[in-house]
Amino acid sequence: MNIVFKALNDATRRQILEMLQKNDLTAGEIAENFNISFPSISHHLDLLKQAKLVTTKKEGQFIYYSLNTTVMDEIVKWLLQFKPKKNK
Amino acid sequence: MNIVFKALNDATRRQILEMLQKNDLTAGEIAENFNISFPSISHHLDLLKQAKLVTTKKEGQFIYYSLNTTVMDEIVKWLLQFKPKKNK
DNA sequence: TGTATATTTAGACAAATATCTAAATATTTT
DNA sequence: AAAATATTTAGATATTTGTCTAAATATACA
Repeated sequence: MNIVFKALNDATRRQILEMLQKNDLTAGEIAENFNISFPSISHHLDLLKQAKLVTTKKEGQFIYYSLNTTVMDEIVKWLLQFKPKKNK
Repeated sequence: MNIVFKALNDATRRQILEMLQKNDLTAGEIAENFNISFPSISHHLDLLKQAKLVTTKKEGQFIYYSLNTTVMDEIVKWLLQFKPKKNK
């Protein structure tokens, strides 16, 4: 859980997740959208991967990144524990 | 939103939030539960306050900290946007 | 008014993080 | 096989973060 919050604690990484909502994208396509070097984006992608927020699939020389939304369930669950219970 | 993710990105701070679920607590009562100095806990509390995850109320020489769960709604909403929509 | 208690603020420091450039690896194309 | 393309890994550096001790502030009590 630690690693998920860590991965989410960066605007660039959150933006990457938002980008992946529509389509899977290659590392290069993702990097093009930022004024940050490719290696830096690669590092961000690595953190997202460590948190299992994204998965990868190699196709030829490209690596496609996809969103994995199942991890978010855990965080949502943790957050909702704080909300007062509704009756019924 | 940035600041909320930042506040949540620390095990000590998340534990403080969990402690506040049951009762409001003073800074001192919170600090007693950790092997960390009072000033450090005070700093964590400040970050939680900046994120509006907690509110404070002064009573005499004590400062009571309370959970504010409304902030979590925003984060939950952000996280749920990624989940594929269910067909009703 | 002076002392004890509760908490924060200030300043210092080590560890973690985001970024960069250069080099390495893997795949495709010519 | 060599060159081009896509991406990662390595190593360096500046910034941010969590922690500490010491000092400051605020309230209560004697």
